[in-house]
Amino acid sequence: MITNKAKYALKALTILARHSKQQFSAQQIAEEGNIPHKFLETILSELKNRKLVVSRRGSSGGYVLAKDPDEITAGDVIRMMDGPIAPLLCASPTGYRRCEDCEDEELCAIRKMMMDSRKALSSVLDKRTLKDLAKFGR
Amino acid sequence: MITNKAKYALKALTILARHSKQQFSAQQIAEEGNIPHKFLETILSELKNRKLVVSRRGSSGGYVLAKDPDEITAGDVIRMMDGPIAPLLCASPTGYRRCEDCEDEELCAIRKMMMDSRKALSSVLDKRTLKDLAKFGR
DNA sequence: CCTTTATCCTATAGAATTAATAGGAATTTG
DNA sequence: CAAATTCCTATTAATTCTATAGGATAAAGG
Repeated sequence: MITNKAKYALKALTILARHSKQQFSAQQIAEEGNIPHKFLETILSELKNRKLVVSRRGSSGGYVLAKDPDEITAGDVIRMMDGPIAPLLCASPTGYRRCEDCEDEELCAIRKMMMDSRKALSSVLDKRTLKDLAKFGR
Repeated sequence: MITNKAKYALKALTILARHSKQQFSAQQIAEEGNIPHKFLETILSELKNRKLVVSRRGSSGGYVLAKDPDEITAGDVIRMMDGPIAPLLCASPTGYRRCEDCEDEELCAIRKMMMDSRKALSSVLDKRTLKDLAKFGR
């Protein structure tokens, strides 16, 4: 399960991708996505620090994608907001950490399964870009 | 990410699958799996209520799998302990719930992606049985 | 029977995470 | 200068997670 934060981030970025190049305020995004405005602000500020969006202050300010929509994947966004997508850290390439209860990782059947799970998940999330998300639906 | 509870449940059941038909106490499982004993007890009690294991009290008591190891999948166990495996409830067949912020599910690109993600995850977790887990590793 | 060894049951508690909200400072436009 | 906006720092309420505590209940073996 992903958090609301990650979901809202995906939603916000998809909205920005749909209005490519246009300056879009947090308020506008919040309305279009039914996202709590203040919560969205903190999310956008994080996306800004992570260089996914560029912001402009002042009236008629707002946010724009910092990259091409096809250069940002859903996996990138979810990892930024929620951390690794692997079901266990011992199966994560990006956030690896050994289980304390584990005696021999190489022989752990659960870990092996979770590495397969992560791979399966990645085969979707790391291939879907904002461009893909933006063009489906409305 | 799955919880420790789900991980311990998988571990415990895999241990039981390896010692098929043998009565195995919580204590023994805890030692073999490096699982906190008391925590494991509550997990086993839940697995018992859910009919995955059968218990016997008293000295020389313990737990045994209630079904054949190839009749219990990792997906079953994880869902019992942690709930749906889909990244969003709106994409879950087993725990479906609409997102409050969603205007039209059928047109939601994120939901569609999450349904693909769930499917990918399921293609691993719902195919791996305790038998598979038991025979890998030591 | 009595001791030992288990499961079983209920409650509790501390820590971490989640999902926001509050309030105002800083900046830009017109 | 006014209005609109991002930006920054805190705080909070709720929930979930990860256990632990303490004892009641039951079975087996001598």
